[in-house]
Amino acid sequence: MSGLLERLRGRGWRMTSQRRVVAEVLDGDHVHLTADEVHARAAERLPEISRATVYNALGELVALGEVVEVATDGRAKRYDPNAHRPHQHLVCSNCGIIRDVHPTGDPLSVLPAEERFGFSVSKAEVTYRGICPSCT
Amino acid sequence: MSGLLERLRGRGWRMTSQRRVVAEVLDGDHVHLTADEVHARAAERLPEISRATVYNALGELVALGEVVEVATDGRAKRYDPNAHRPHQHLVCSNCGIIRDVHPTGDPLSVLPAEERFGFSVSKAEVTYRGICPSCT
DNA sequence: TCCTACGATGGACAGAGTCCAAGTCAAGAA
DNA sequence: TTCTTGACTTGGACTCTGTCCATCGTAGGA
Repeated sequence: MSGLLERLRGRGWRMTSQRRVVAEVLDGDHVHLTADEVHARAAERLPEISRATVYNALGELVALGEVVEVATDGRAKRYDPNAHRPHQHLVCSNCGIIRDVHPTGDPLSVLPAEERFGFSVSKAEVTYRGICPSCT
Repeated sequence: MSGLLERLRGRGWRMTSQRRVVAEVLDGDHVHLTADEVHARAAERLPEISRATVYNALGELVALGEVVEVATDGRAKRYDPNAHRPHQHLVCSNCGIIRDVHPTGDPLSVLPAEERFGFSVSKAEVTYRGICPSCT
């Protein structure tokens, strides 16, 4: 339980029943749901909730920095509520399961200045790929 | 000029006018086109070429390992013909331009065994994000 | 030159996400 | 507590990206 609801309320996020349900679905670590999965889970508690509302709420949570968008394949984006602790993702090439992982060191530090081409580089997203134990 | 056409012919890839044009569009480094952009450029030389044919050809080039799929945003995949030399990507968060970059060291080596959760990890894809000189 | 299996075509379809006009409601004001 | 209003929600249409399939065409070997 990470107190997402409390944080959002504290930041003045207007609370509606729809937004509350979306935030509750996402609350907790190690969750990587697609927008449609969030919508399905939200609809279990609030059957009339619309897809557009879920997309709106997710977009705002991302803008607030409370949730991170993860695009590990060319398909649907996934939403990761573990935004407070920096981490990367390990994805099974077979079944698609995602684990949060913590590499040592800062991935930004291995990109030399002459390889930055004048960009002001602010972050590095790493996706590790392999086969998970269940798929071996 | 990277000799993509010759390599493909040498590997027994059945050559048609459509496939030739797709390969020619992709030939050369530092190109990161979407399927639609490939289709548009191919259509300049071969107006009747269909989208399905472009998708088929791109899919086969990826399967042959001659082209790499790059998904830097949630939008269209991009196709990178620079598949021979390992590299990562630096993306402008504003305009979306992509540069190939070469970090030092192997990104796989910074993922400790206890962070692999029993996966057999085979590769790491790194996307650096920042603002390019033109957008500063 | 002829055959034929492989490739191309284009239109229908599907999945993910966005947009918009109209209706609803959270939360501050009185 | 009730009122007010701007922010939020709805659902359906729409866009974009990509896939599928039946039919037609052709590269390249015999």
